[in-house]
Amino acid sequence: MDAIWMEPSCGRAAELRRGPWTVEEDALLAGYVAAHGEGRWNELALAAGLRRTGKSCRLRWLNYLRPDVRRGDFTPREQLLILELHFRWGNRWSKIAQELPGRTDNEIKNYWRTRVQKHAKQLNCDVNSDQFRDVMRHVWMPRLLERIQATSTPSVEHAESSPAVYLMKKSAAPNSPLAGPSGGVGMCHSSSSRACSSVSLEVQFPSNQLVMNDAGGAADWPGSEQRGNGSAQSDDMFDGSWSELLARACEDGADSVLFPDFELGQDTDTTSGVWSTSGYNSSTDLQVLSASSSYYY
DNA sequence: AATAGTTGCAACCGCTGGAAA
DNA sequence: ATTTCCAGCGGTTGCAACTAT
Repeated sequence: MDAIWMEPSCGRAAELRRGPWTVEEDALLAGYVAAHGEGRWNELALAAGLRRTGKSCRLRWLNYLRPDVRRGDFTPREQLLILELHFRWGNRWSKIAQELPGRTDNEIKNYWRTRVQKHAKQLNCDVNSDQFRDVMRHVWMPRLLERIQATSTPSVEHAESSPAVYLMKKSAAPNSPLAGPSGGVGMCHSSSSRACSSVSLEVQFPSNQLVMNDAGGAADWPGSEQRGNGSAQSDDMFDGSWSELLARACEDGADSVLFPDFELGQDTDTTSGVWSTSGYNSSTDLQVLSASSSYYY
């Protein structure tokens, strides 16, 4: 049942509008916010003559009309950042969105549900399961790093401003999947003081070794024949070929060829995530690192 | 060409916490 | 101290667009 909206000028009761916003409504809202600013959404809705709840106006402004809202596909950097931050913070969408300028919590939430959860389902995994986290850590995230590397200019300025590097610098958290064995930004292997100016990315697996060079080329990767050139690829990491690859791997058993069986911590707390150091000691760290991925920038 | 099924996204809903009355 | 209001958050739903049959 629709709520009742009182016409401010004459007190006449009118029905509140719901559903998709019209161009006229958008213009009204955008114009009013431009003139008077955000906030006091209920009052704003009335004053602007919008037959919408303040809540609806706020949502429309924040998720769609705000000038700095970025639209379009998530870049590999953004995808990597989402994965990493979700490991750390769980479904704290607004908190995650704060780290992706121009992206809204709604958009990130939708991305997670429509892409990430979908593929967890294809693998018959719970999205928060250790198994699925392994898939992300050992397959998707290295792949994203490869894509980022393949498309980035190896300049200090660029590297410094990339979400992945930003993330590493900001967090340097010991529970970060991007953190090195020392717990800090330990992936920078450079002989010069200009760390990260020359970038190479190495991802190792117990039974498969993949070395990605500066050009982002993969020497050995299951299913690598499916990949075309970078420019022809979708920015979506979870494209069909990956779905197929992962589905096959799942059919074979996630601990068979592609996904090693790790002695990961049993901590299922999404805030600490699979990379929580709470259950690790230094020797375990070494075990995990030797058995899994290592990232070198 | 028509229909059914699927997907992705925009919008809504209910809840919570903080501020104001 | 209590109540009310509101902003913000995460979960869920509705529907248009797309795809498969």
